Amino acid sequence: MNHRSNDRAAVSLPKACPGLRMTPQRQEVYRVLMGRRDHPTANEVHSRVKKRLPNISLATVYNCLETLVDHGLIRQVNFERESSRYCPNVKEHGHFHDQASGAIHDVEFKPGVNLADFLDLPPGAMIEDIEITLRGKLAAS
Amino acid sequence: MNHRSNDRAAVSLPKACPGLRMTPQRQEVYRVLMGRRDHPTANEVHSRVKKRLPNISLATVYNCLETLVDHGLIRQVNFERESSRYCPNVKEHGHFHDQASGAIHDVEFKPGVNLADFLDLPPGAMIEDIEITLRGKLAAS
DNA sequence: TCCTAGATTGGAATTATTCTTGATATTGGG
DNA sequence: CCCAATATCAAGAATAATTCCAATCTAGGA
Repeated sequence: MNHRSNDRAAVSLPKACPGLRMTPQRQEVYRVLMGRRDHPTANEVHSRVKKRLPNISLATVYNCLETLVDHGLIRQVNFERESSRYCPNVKEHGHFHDQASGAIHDVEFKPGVNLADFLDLPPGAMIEDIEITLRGKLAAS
Repeated sequence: MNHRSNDRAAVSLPKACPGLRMTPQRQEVYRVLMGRRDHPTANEVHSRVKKRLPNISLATVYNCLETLVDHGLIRQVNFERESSRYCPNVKEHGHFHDQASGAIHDVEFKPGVNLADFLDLPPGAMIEDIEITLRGKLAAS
């Protein structure tokens, strides 16, 4: 029942990730994330994926998301203690939460910036991962 | 390890916060946080507070923490989707997670830094809250 | 003192996520 | 091509953090 047929292979599929078997479920989860980059939750991903794979379970969506995260194809993003959200932008970046609309915008670092330039890091700290979240409003335009 | 010794009352009680009734429970929760600034979870706070208030419930600890947060006396800090942690440092600051020891260090901004200096903010963004979390290791010394 | 608003409590309820288990599917070797 | 080994999927149970709720309690003001 897995409709293979005309899924015009790999619209936006990552070029084979070593050690990752690209199953229809993972493909669709990935496709859905790439198709609308609005940082959906697992539940939202599940709803969207069901359009094409009506029998996929939420557990499988969680599995797929975890696998894709582990392989570096997508990122898991957490705001406060809300449900995790997922984001196909794997470049290092932060997020801006528009409190008015609820929208989430990716925020990139300006080129050539060094963390230590603006933060008082503990001596000897070697940073492996950064997470920046901003909350605020967009000036009415 | 519990340096109790001279707990001279209200060591570090906030000078009465408008609209906040300082109950024994809230006082003790606050005291415990000030006494050991290691970013404990609600559960850990509960254990510590029980030393003095053996009958306090976890629900009350959650209530107290929420109230203190609402009044700006402490901050709630979330890492990934782990349990919330609480921190009496109300200055704007970030956190560094030492992956080796699990310790959490406060990280302050260098003076005079401006977010917009290193981040590509959406046009018109007015930032109300910043959250920075770093993960990494401390160079062996 | 009495009343009332706000606090506290313990337990039930909620919610996101993970775990478990058995069924299915896929791959590589023969 | 067939089979065993391995990986994936699905469904529901289980877990863990947190919140909610209803029933007391308490402090401070009239």
